[in-house]
Amino acid sequence: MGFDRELVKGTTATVVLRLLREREMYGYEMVKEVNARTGGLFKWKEGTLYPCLHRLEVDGLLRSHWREAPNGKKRKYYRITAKGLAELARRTEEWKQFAGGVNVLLLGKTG
Amino acid sequence: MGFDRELVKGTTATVVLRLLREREMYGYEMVKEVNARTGGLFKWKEGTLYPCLHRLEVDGLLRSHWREAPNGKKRKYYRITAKGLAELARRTEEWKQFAGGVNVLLLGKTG
DNA sequence: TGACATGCATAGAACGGCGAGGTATACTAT
DNA sequence: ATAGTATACCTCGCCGTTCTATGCATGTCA
Repeated sequence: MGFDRELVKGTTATVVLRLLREREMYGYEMVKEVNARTGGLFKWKEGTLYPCLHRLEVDGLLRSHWREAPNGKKRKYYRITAKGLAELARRTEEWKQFAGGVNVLLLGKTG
Repeated sequence: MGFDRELVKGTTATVVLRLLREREMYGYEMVKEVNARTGGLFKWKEGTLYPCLHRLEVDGLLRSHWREAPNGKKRKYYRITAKGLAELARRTEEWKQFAGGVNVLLLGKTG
């Protein structure tokens, strides 16, 4: 990740949910997408993402289906569920509060 | 912690260093201080803090000394070292970048 | 006397990221 | 032909961190 591993924990699943709110995507695509959107700041690994996707699907926050790509590759597309959307909202709010708290403590920012 | 356990990881040590940049403190005091500064948002536990303090001391980022309090209790005060200050700067910068990245991904904020 | 706050500490469980490894296909350059 | 790179999926086991639970000792207050 480039960042301290521990810093990353807890945000990965939330980011996945957020990506899938925009459109359905497949795993490999998400890795590239996140790395691109952050200008290489985030460097997601497949060893992190795939288990994460499986957990989210087991929990009913995502649903997946296979589709063949023009290049002949099989892709597993993920779509967010209603439950996933609710969870995303909850986690996003939690992140805001948490980041706000850390900013107060580290940077002295009020709010 | 109140928050998702995983979200907290990686920030505890940094916050400790930041607190000790202001003045020397003892463990129990830090717990109360953090909980107070965040208005109860953060709920540090002793089982989290003490091992953290020990690690930081082993790593040479903190130094400790015992002192007796007016109430008769023995307190272990911690002071940040020069190495600790450097590490604090590094970690603070890392937090800013990381939080910025997450904000871009989750909230679409540019920067 | 019993509860609660102060103040230190540790052991074990739980959990997520990641390095390393594996499978398979397709395209490109030598 | 063949080696390399990109695409695309996956799993295993290590590691570090937090939390729960527990323990000790003291002082205060109802």
